[in-house]
Amino acid sequence: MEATGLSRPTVLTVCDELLRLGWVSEMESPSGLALRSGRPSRRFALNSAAGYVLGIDLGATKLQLCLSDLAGTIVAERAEQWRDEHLGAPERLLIARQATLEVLTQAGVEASSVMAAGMAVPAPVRPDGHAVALESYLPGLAALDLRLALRPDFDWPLIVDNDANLAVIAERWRGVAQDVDDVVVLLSGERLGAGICLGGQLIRGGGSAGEMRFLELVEGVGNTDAIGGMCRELGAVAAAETLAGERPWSAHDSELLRLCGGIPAAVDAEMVINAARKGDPAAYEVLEVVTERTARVIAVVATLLDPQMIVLSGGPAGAGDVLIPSLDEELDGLNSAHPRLAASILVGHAPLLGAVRVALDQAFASLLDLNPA
Amino acid sequence: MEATGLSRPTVLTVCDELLRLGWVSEMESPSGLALRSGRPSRRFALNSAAGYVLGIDLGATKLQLCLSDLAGTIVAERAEQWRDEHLGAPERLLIARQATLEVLTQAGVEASSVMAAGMAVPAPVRPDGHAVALESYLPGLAALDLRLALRPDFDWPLIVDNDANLAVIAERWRGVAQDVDDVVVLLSGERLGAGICLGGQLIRGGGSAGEMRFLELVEGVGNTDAIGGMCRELGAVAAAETLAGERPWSAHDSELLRLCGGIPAAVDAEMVINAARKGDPAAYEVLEVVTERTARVIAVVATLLDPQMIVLSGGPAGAGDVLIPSLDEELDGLNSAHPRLAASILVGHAPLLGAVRVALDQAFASLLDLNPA
DNA sequence: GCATTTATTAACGGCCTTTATATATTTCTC
DNA sequence: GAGAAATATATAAAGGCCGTTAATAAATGC
Repeated sequence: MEATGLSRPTVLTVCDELLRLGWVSEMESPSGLALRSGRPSRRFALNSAAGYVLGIDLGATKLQLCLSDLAGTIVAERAEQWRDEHLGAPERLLIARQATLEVLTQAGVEASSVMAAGMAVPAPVRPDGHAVALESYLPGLAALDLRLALRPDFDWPLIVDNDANLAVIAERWRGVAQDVDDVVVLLSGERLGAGICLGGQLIRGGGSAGEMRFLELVEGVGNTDAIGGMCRELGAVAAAETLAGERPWSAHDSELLRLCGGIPAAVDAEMVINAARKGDPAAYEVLEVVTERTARVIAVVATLLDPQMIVLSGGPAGAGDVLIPSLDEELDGLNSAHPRLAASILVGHAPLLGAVRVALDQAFASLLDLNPA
Repeated sequence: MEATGLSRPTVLTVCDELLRLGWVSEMESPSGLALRSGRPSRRFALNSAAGYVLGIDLGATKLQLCLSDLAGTIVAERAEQWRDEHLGAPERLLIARQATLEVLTQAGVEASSVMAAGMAVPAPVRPDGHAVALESYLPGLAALDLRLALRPDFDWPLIVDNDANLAVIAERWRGVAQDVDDVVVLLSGERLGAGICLGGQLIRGGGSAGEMRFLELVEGVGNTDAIGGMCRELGAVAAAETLAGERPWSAHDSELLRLCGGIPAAVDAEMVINAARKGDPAAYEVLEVVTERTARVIAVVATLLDPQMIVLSGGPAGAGDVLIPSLDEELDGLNSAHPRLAASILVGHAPLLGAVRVALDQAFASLLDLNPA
């Protein structure tokens, strides 16, 4: 009644109709929590088994799929590394279709029960379903109309979007940005991409909003793909500087030195993060090299768009406890005020969950088309 | 009928009601263009005299006001330089109220006929009506709730916004960005501000979206206020480089040299533009110094937001015929693809017209509240 | 006068509201 | 602890608003 502004009899009529059609089910025993006197109210819930949606994350390094019911509960999930990193897009889509079939059987769900699918790809997607050419990541992707990627095996409506765009949708749905209308997600993977949500709406521009190539123009940033692979970079920076003998920690006793077994060239990102967690000043010195560059990127985005929150997603999210204080400090130096930084809690599932969310939106939209109630 | 999806009898009923209430008037003689046979249709038009709105541009250097009828036709206008550039905000608002009274008498419109007012200020405005502190431009502005700026003289609803935000609204209403949903206006005045419209909606963020301070981080840009005063800068750059003897045109025969009467230090922006219009290569060399920096700013904005169009507004708009080809060339060097550049045709009235537009929106919105037809 | 187009009136119907009544449950009371 | 009162909801009925379609009237060109 509150949501629709309709009166109780009308709402009940609609609920009965939905019940008859099978879209909702009536809860049997509201007794447990019937604290008030009076005739108990009937309780309805979305009949989650009435339909399903599929989410796909066609990543650069791996494939993720999941099946969700209409309530958004994941009923089956599957992830696999690509056998060959240089696989072409058509081959990857073929593998995705095979994996889809397996997820369906695993969950015991008929293909006809799936109402829609969503797919994340690591490239900007134009409204016509074609990706903006980015051959380096997924060869042949731009040549396909991705909306047809599951045909002819499955004829569900398929919503395809940029992984960063779907990540921001996921963060607003089930992540750290719930109830935040102005938020930017920085998705770091093989590359760096931004998902921009302003005023509660996803910003797509001509399709490639949120691309980060431009940031090479920002002083002290350099190649943005290196920021994308922030974690990889942490190790590389540490190793390089160690070899050059520039940092004191290689010469002195430090947690970082202990973690790498005394072999500075073997330092990787995890070691840097772990050492920083123990408060090792040497690790923080390494961290600063990478966070300073990231902070400059954030400063540009934050000043231009003035969002309430910026979310770190992808690889670096797990190290948020270390990275965010460091980034905060760098940003304070660049900018008097900056938005709240947060680390994603969706552990690599953000684009996948975003794909589920847009598929659910599509499913509900098509229901409303049929049922103008 | 087309706009509302209602049937003819219903539309007629509503029109008659609006006629009775005085909001629309019936056209007397549609005879001139009654080319078809059959009973002639009745024609209605918004009764523009039914109400008025006021637009105010509280600029850094001057005050502009105009009175518009409900059709958006300007019925009276007024502009004046501030007597004292360092005048405080309360004093400026007092002057604005006096000028408002004069515009009303000039047009012969009662204060009670004004339904709403809009005001542009050269600073970000938060939703609570307070400007973000920017003392350097308008001392004391941030301390006031600007929504009350016309009280107690006039008790109209007053919509206050950033000049760049209102400029983008104006460009979409009556400027070069009509029917463009994704557009960024770069408003150059004393400072540089961006008005960002994406998906047909103005992007405000926490209030200060579109600020340009961050651009000092972009390589080769330097202080962004210098880009804001692009025209002033053109003269300064030319003069400085001339004095340093760095440019060939000071030593050789050129149109630019002729225009300044042989005194290079006297070169100003207008001379550079005029010489460039005649194809003077020396003038283009000076231009490039300024356009290269602006191009970098545009590249950052364009890549991050991917708009369909970027509009140059404010001072440089008049020199668009020279600046845009030059900027296009610089951008081609930075970026493979970039959005269409256009120069504003609103000759310094963009924020003012935007203020009128938001006031009209407010007026119509309040009408719909009263008249749920 | 006829065709054409629109205005105007009237009848009808859907959707939702309000009102009234019935029902299921808790709580009070003896 | 049984029955009455209180409470909250379900259900049915009546009514009204808003818009539709259909039918009729009116104004114009040919």
